[in-house]
This record gives sequence, C-alpha cells and structure tokens, in this order.
Amino acid sequence: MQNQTASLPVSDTESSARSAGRPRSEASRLAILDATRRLMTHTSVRDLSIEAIAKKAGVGKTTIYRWWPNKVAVVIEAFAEQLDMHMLTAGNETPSENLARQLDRLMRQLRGRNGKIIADLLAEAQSDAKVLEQFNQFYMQSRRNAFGQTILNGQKSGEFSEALNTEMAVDMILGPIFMRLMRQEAGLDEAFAAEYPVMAIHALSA
Amino acid sequence: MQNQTASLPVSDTESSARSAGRPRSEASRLAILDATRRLMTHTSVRDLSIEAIAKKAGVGKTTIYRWWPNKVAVVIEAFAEQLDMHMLTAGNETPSENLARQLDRLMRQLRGRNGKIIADLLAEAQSDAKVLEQFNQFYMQSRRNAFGQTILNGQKSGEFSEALNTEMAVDMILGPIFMRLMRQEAGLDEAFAAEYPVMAIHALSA
DNA sequence: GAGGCAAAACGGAACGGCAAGTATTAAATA
DNA sequence: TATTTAATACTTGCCGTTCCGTTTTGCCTC
Repeated sequence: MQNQTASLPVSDTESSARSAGRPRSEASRLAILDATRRLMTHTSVRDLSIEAIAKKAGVGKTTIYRWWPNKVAVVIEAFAEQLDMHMLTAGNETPSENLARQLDRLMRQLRGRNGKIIADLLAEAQSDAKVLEQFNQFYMQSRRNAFGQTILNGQKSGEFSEALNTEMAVDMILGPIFMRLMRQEAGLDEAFAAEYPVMAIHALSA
Repeated sequence: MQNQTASLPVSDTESSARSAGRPRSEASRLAILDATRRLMTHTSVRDLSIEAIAKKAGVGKTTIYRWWPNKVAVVIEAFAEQLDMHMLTAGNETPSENLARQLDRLMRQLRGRNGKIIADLLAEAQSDAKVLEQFNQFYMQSRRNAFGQTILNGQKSGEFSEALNTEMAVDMILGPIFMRLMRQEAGLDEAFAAEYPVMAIHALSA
C-alpha cells in the first residue's frame, strides 16, 4: 500500500524513501491518531499525555516520540482534516459578502469541540515557541492569509478603508473572535455570530 | 504590628479575626511573593512550580499550599500591584479621547514582562475553570468594566454607534490587543500602539 | 504577674502517583 | 545480514498530600 497521507506539517510521514528495514506501522499510526481523538472528548490538550495516548492506542511511547516531536503535533495531525477548512473565495461576491461568509464559516467551525481545541493549542503555544510556530504554520497563517486577501480586495474595490495595513486589519477582524473564544463566558453564541460580521464590516468600511 | 495587607482577592489574608495560635508569618509571605517574582523573570507561568518557589523562598511547600489554592493565585498576588492599573476616567475629556488614553495605557502596560504574564495566565485559564474565574475576577473584569463605561458614555454623547451592545463593543476593542499579545510575532509594538486607538475609535463611531 | 495549656502556623521529610524522556532488547523487512 | 521500527523497562522529576516535631501566639489559672 502506498503511503497516501497528505503532507501534513507535523508528522514525519513521507520522509525517507523506503530504503531498508522495518517499515513504519500504519496500523499504529492510525491507532495513535484515533486514540488521541477519543481522549480529546474528555480532556483538554493540556491534560492529555503521551502516555495516555500510547496506552489507549496499545502502542509504546517510543513509537509516538519517534514520529512526533510533542503532543501538540499529534493533536494537530489527529484533527487536521476537521480543522482544515478550505477557504475558497467564491467568484461573484462583493468583498463584504465574501468577508461575512468567511467569518460565518470560521465562527461556525470554532463552536463546540473544535473551538476548544484551537483555544487549547493557542494556550499551549504561550509557553513553547515551537508549539507557537506549529500552530501558526498549521492553522493561523492560512486563516490570516485568506482574510488578508479578502480585505485587500475590499480596499481595491473601495469598500474598505485604505487607512489600515493588512496585518492590522486582520488582527482587528480576528481578534474579537478569539477573544470571545478564550473568554468562554458566552463564547461564540448565536447572538454574537449573527451580529459580529456586520460590525466587522462596519469597522473596516471606508 | 497590625495586619495592613490590602484585601487582595487571592490569598486568605484578613480572614479569621485573630483568635489564638501562631499568626501567619509576614516574612514568609513576602519571601514567597518575592521568590515568585524572581523566578518569573526566567520562566513562564506554566514552567513555574510550587516546589521551586518554596525552595527559593526558603519555605516549606505546605506553607504555600495553606494560603494559596494554586500557583496562579501566587503569581496573581505577586504581581498584583504592578498589574492593577487605576482606570480612572478623567474629567474633561470626550469619550473618544478617554478611550484612546485608556487603550494607550493598557497597551503600554502589556508590553514586556507584564504582557507575557497576562498572556500566560489567560493560557493557563484555558484548561482550568477556577483559574479562568480567578483571572477574570482579578484582571479582566475590571478592564472590561472600565472600557464598557467609556463606550456607554460615547454612545450617550452620540460619538459612538448605538448599534452594538456594550459587551460586544468591549470584545471588539480588546480582542485585537490580546490577539496581538498572544500571537507574539510583532506583538504590541510601537507601530501598532500608535495606530490602533485611531482604528478602534473608527470602528465604534456612529 | 508567672506559668501552663490550647490553638494555629511553621519547616522538613517522606509518600504514592504520574508523566517525561531514555536505554535496551525484540521484531520485521529489503 | 544490515537496517529500521516497536515494545518493555527504567530513571528522573514534580505534584499534591500527609505526617511530624517545633515555634509562636492568646487565654486561663493560680
């Protein structure tokens, strides 16, 4: 069986072109990722331990350490498909409509367990530079780029003010959402999700 | 000597009206807080351990556990004076001016070590409901109230739009700042600090 | 007032538990 | 047979807690 794993930024899949020796066990890999997903329904990323994953997966700890640098990398890979949203810019929309749709999708995705995981990862990143980089590379950067592009389009079309540079505009758009996510109280509830896009567009408008 | 400790929201100072028995050692208390401050210059809140504090303070672990529920409470008390900014609303300012000044002060305060500590605390809070409550009660709530009041004033005076409720407006104002804080990349640098208040006021304006 | 007693806090030591990370040995393939 | 992976077992370190003997206070009795 060919190794069909998508080139994820975390695990060492795809490296080393099948030279010799015992091949990596795909069964173990899947068991690890599955165990991680199941454990994450009851615990936070912080409380998750490599040992617990190994035990639940029926696998040695060394196997995990061999392929992932830390538990965050395992979590990222375990939830990669669910968290990787395809931020396509639809064709015939105005930048404002496009932005509203993107915000809507982001907030819907951050509800429930996924949001908790993202908040946990951002929290973990605060005490580990490597984790921060992993998180940015895997999750945050692509989001920022997508929103940044939409904002640029809006600035070209004259809908959005040209006064702010893109980076700062992205911070202004995403900041409140993640603030809400981490405050937990209230969170990204219906009311907020309904009102926020309007406010965000107002904030950017010329 | 009378117990002059300001009534801080974390440690158990002031409770129990001096009935009998050996009184709490002020020397130990100060040694613990001082050791915490010194350790925090080199480590994150996450990597800080009660054991290390006790060792550095020349104190038994028991003494710490007796008076503080967890290490976050110790950190909060150790940095209480530095982090407690007096958010007075000056008299003859327009709400916009007032808001700009408040933002300026907040961002200045979140630069350097204090900002790192706040980010760490918010991170710790993500995996512990008690910590989140401590953080809100000690730090976040008072900030939100102060900004909320200013925004309300601005809405009354007609400078700010009445479309958004106060809670959401506060999230919109503070979100980007904390986003910036936790991203670390760039952070609350000069450029951001200079531009952001203008943008924030624009976002709120009617 | 002097002395003794109860109450509370102190530092030190040790415990069991848990997780991180690391040899070492066994297993599977070219 | 060489090479690479996997699992077992181990060491290390911290945590949260519990004991213990000691110290410092208030209060009561004489």
